Amino acid sequence: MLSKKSQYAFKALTYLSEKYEQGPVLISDIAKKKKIPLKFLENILLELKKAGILDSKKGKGGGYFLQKAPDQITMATVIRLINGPIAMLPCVSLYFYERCSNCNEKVCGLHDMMVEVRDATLNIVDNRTIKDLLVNGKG
Amino acid sequence: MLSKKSQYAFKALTYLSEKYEQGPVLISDIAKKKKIPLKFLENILLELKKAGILDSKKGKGGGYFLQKAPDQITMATVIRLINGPIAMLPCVSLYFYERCSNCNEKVCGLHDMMVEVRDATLNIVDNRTIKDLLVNGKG
DNA sequence: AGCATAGCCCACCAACTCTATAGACTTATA
DNA sequence: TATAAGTCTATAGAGTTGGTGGGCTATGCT
Repeated sequence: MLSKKSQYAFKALTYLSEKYEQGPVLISDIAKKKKIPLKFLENILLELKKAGILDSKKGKGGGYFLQKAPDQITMATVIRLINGPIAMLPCVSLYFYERCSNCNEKVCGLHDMMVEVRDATLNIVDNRTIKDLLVNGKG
Repeated sequence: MLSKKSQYAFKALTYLSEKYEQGPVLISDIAKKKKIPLKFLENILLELKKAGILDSKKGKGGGYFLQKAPDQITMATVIRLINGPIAMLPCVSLYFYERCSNCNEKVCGLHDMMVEVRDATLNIVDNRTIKDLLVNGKG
């Protein structure tokens, strides 16, 4: 399941997409409009910034804004950053790989099945961007 | 991610599949062979029993055994039971549905995308059984 | 320079989940 | 009736999640 943090991240990104190239947006504005706890949102936005998805400006007239176009930010990137692995097992993860204890990947039926699930999921989230979250202007 | 509990469950079910229709298997036997903490395994097997997947016999000569054939137990069933929802959002779950707070499912891009992911995943785990975990006799 | 603005950073907390264990209880078989 | 083996309840430590508080730092305006 996606954490609440992830859902907040997507809401914020949706909002920022609507304001893309319209100047910085205040954290407090996002928090209010999307009903996200302000301080929690702060952490999320900062994380997105450090990952190069958002950028910010301090001081008066400052705020957060997208660093790339909405259709250049994949769902997979955001999920991995905020939520963690997409795969259902560490031994099957591309970005968070860890080998199995007590089990040989070469002859593990579960491993093979989870590779299938991973690929089916990636086929979607790698090919969708936060632009796709904008369904007739609402998020 | 699948919890450790889920992985243990699949290991145990794999082992019991290999012994299908060969009489009850001791918890301690499963625990030893599959390197699962015994008391933890106890809870897991009991849960599987209550869900109608396993059955057991007490007393001498007792143990656990599959209640249905390995190819009649879907992966989806076990995952839902031990791990929880398969969907990435409650508002998209078939068996653990909860409506979104602060968001209208009818016009939510994230919702629609997560439906896609859910269906892609279900397409696999609904059509695979624990029999498919038996790759040349190993689990 | 000085002040207000607004993001940055650090530390902390309560609640919950996950993993695991302990011990007493019940039932079945020989 | 002794013993084997599953059942049940409770608990505990570690880690994660969701959230808050307070001070620091950079920016822009006057």
